[in-house]
Amino acid sequence: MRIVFMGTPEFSLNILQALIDNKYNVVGVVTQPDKIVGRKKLLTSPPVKLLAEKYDIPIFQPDKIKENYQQVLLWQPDIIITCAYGQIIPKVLLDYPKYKAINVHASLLPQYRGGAPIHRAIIDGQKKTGVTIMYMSEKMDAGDIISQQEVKITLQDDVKTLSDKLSVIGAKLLIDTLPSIFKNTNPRIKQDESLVSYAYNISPQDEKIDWLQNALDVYNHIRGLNPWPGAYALFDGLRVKIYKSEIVDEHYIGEPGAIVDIKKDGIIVKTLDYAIKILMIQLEGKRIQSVKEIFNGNHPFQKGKCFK
RNA sequence: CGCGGGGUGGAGCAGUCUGGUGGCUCGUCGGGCUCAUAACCCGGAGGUCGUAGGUUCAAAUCCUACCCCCGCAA
Repeated sequence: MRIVFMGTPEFSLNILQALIDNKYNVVGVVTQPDKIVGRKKLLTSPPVKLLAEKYDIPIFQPDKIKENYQQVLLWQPDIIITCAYGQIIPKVLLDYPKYKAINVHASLLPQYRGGAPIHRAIIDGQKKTGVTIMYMSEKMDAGDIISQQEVKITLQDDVKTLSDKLSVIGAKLLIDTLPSIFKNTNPRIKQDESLVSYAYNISPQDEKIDWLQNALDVYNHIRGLNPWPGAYALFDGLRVKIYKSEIVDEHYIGEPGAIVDIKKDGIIVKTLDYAIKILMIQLEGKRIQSVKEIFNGNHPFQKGKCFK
């Protein structure tokens, strides 16, 4: 059985690793090109590439898979398995393999189709999400569902913890599901179009905190962007990133966004209804710090001042 | 050569402009107070001030080069 794997970020690592560990014959890996990242212009390889190199699996990194896909055909895959690859895959590739192309997606489809299902599920305050394995169609994340598993989202989960859970469960589900695919005994359930929702990629505007939301929504927003890319607010004209907070029970009076109290380990900020306590912050030019650390030195946060 | 901020005891910062015994908050260690304490009081330890050169009687501070961290942009 010749398998071609297509994936890019950390989330895909467990999936590829599981295939390798279970002795599947991964004949090639397709991943996004190395990217010039940051101020230093360092060429950075996607995590999946590094893992493939470790096992001497051939790697293919086209700029546009839509135009440049011949290599994949040369590998003569019996099945293509994708997971957060990051590009639309052309129909030729979806149709070529005997067992077609399947995808591991981090949501309970048809909900949260798209690029940021984990972030969006937390931001929206969902109590559960999951992973779905489905056949790929031309339309993004719209193919027939093969198998699915639910995962609870706790009130403490952030993108990191939920992502870790989902990738472990996703890997397991894939390994459990593959045999039925090769035997053609797997279910094939059409997605209910009336239930479709989308999880668009996070844009810079999405990262800004809206203090006119309730405390729970602000809290979800912060943890739904932690640890990456981080929620932010404006303070004294500075861009302040907020990574961790908790909801405060006490009732405070003040404008949404205003600092209504300073505690030893946190800044209490009013939202529309209740308040939140900010615990982890990053100031411009600084690293991420606990508010406790920030309070040891000079800092701009005073009661009465306002986040915008 | 994209723009900008920063590297000072274990942590967070002030001091740099206007060179002249390195300071604050926290932590840590010891002692005291207390029924008790993460609270309070007293005392101690801990720093080649990112690295390498240069200027000077004298450099954390001025000049030059390099390394590392971070925000924006991409």
